[in-house]
Amino acid sequence: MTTAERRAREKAQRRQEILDAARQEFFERGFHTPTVDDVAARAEVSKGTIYLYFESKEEILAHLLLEGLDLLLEEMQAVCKPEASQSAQCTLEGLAGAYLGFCQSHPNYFRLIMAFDRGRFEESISRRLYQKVLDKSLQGLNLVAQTIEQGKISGEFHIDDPWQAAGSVWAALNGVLVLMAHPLRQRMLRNDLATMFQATLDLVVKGLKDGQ
Amino acid sequence: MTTAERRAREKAQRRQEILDAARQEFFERGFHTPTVDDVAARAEVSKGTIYLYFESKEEILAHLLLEGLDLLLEEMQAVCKPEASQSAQCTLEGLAGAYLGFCQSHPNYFRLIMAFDRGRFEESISRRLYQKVLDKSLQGLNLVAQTIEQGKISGEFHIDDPWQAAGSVWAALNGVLVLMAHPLRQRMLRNDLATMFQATLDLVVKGLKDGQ
DNA sequence: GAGGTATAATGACTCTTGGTCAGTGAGTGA
DNA sequence: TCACTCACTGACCAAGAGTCATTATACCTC
Repeated sequence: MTTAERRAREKAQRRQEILDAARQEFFERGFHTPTVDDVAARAEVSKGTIYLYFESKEEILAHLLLEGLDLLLEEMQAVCKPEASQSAQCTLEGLAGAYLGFCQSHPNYFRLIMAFDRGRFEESISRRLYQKVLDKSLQGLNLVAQTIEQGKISGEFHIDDPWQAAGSVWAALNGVLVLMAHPLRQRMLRNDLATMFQATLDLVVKGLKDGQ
Repeated sequence: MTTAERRAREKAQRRQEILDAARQEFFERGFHTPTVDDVAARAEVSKGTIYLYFESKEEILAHLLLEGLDLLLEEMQAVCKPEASQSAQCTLEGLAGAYLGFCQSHPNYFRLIMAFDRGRFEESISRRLYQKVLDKSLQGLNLVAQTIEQGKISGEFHIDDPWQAAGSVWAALNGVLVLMAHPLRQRMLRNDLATMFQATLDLVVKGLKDGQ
């Protein structure tokens, strides 16, 4: 039994080493440039070994994406932790701030998250893994929905469906992050990301508070 | 001179034929599946000919994207045409409606537009073409900004910077289109695209109208 | 209409890269 | 010592983007 345990441990370790190597390659050189051989070389294994641990190149990226979502979720949950006291608006702004902070301090994870919606993933990773990513991304949305629901209960927000409102808010924040990802658009709009993000947040919060 | 003119005309025609064939291939079989040989076969030319008219496969997709943006812009401009009379809110809702309508009736163009912000277009097409796409997409934003500015002047909207507000509104609408592009998310949010789109539009319009 | 030239088109070829699989050898247990 | 397992290897394969020497066509001039 001891041998089997050690074997399992070593296998998990090797897998993690490959993931670490892939993260370095993809984050340093972009998601498209590195080849599987590059990742293998960095991990100091052969290409064949990579395919013992992952189904495909895209699966590796999907696992890195999961890492990123975990990080983001953690930071968002931290905002929601001090469960008592603060207003829903305050929590919501905290959640948004956590998202912005995450995107700014982990631009590579952010780009990966954004890339998920573009469809190549859907075709080339397993249903199971795809679902896992989607679930995780919905957990973030869930935090927003709960916060908005609290705001509705406390009378801060005047909305019907908290999930619908959460979708709108999250979509708006996501949208502004994507919009401002292009430096040229930033110049065109004559505002930087943080300013636009805050303006959008203010706009939707005003909308939530407005008693129609 | 006549000969040269005809040559130029024929060249433009051939180019258009290739673009037509590419549109059919990509729209029928997805953006990733068809090969350049497939496009060539459909256009009834050899692969080499394709590369006489386009720099790369990605350039072809970018030109299709431009087509889509032209279509969208046309529909948005039509909304803005009856320049007199209607309120800014009405025009804004018309613009949003045009966008939603476009995305629903031209899902392939929509996916292409979305892919632009996330894909690897930036890496693989010429600066010139990339700039052209970006310019065109900003023309749409410009219509929104003008409308919001009118609303500010008329006192309908209480905002400082019309471009900033336009960015927020457009980002929110874009965001909701992307969010709802996944059927699984639609189920999770228990709302369809049109409903979520309208809810988001209402939310941001409320935000625009809210006096501080 | 013959010869010469410019232009368009071809498709066999190269090169890159994701993915495979028969074979190797280190470690394990009897 | 021998049989067996299993992680690992890297030569190999297939697919597909992009190239280029060659060929075909149309046109112009004399």
